[in-house]
Amino acid sequence: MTVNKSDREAQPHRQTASAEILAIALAQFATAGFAGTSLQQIADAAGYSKSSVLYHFTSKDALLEAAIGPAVDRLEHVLGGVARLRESSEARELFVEEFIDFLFEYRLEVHTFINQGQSLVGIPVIDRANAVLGRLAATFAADSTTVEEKLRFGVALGGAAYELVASMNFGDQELAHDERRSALITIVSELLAPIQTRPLTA
Amino acid sequence: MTVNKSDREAQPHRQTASAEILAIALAQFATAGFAGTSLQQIADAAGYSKSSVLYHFTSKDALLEAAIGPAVDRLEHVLGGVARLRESSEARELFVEEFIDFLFEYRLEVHTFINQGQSLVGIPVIDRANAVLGRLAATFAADSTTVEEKLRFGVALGGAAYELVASMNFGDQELAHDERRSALITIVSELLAPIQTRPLTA
DNA sequence: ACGCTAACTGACCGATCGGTCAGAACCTGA
DNA sequence: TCAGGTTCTGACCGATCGGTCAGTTAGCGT
Repeated sequence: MTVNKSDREAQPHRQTASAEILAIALAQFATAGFAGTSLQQIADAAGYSKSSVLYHFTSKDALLEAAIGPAVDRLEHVLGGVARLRESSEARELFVEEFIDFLFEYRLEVHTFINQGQSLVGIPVIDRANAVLGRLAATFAADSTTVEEKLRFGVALGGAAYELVASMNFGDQELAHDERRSALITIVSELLAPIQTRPLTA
Repeated sequence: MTVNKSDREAQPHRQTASAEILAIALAQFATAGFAGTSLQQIADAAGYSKSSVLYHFTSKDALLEAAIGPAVDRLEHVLGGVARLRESSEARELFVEEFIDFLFEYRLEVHTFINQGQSLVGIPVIDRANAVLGRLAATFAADSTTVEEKLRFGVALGGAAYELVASMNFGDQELAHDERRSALITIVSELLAPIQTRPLTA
């Protein structure tokens, strides 16, 4: 009997090889670090040979690019809405929600380039991520006169990213998604509140 | 003429070889990651041979132990005062200050075991660090009924740690230490405020 | 049945990894 | 001056790194 193509797609956890390898690689990069993850480890975890991994992705760098590239794209898009921060408190609330949702959707990717962005400079996709983060930080720090206001953004970003990935090993367990989402929105909104309050000045 | 021992100590940036290597290794571990830093890199940066590094420190693991061990010790000590959190608001303020000062003093060490604690399990000093962080988190989450309260601690810890090390690459520059310290104290206190308010129950 | 192409693999490459070891270089007290 | 200890190093080890390549396997249109 011939096996039609839908047979592959029918199996939920047996996607295309590329997607499979990519997902595993991303998880490894986020937890063990890019430098700390070998192609052999990824291949073993995915059930393929190292050669297969390099067949689907030209190089280890290309694998990283494919893994976090979409997240950087999305972040660039989210950044477009940052101007709304100073408009109204409703618009600001909307931006924070959008940002938190972004963090949830790309938690592994964000954790990867947040915590390894400094050591991986030179890899194009990382440089792109650093540039976006820099612009984001600059927007917040733009006309913040006090140190505190500048720090608030950093704490919110680093804190949220850390909480989404690194913390869950201290008995946190996997809490309900919705509950975590709304709690994070509350916390981050509270953190950024003093920045939003002040009207836009030269 | 014979050179007495004080001659060595007299030169400020030419401390003992061990201390020199240790400082450079720590900086590399924090920024490039433990796995991403080779003994050769450390040796080159310190101006010694790889063999010399391994003469002063038995192994790469031992180098990590020596680098972040003291910080873990100090954190264990700081943890002793966590009980004061619920006593009075003055005592709580004192604890937060002590904690922030700890973060400042051991910023590189903390950043290392916060962000790489998961990937380096098995190395004794890392396991120790994870255990302490787990106890710290458990103390905060102990009788917190809401998800939000549990998240607040994680955001504060991860946020402060991130801000102290990773952020300063986006034009943050090196702001005045005192200013950063008091700003962080304000922010972290604000973050943890809702937890402290509730009296000790159960 | 055939040939084409995509998917996949083992063997192999030079470079680098962490680590060992014998010895060179150096300082110091006798 | 010389023995003894500390500090430091180059040569070397097996293992693993990222990456190349020739070749095998399998599915599909004709």
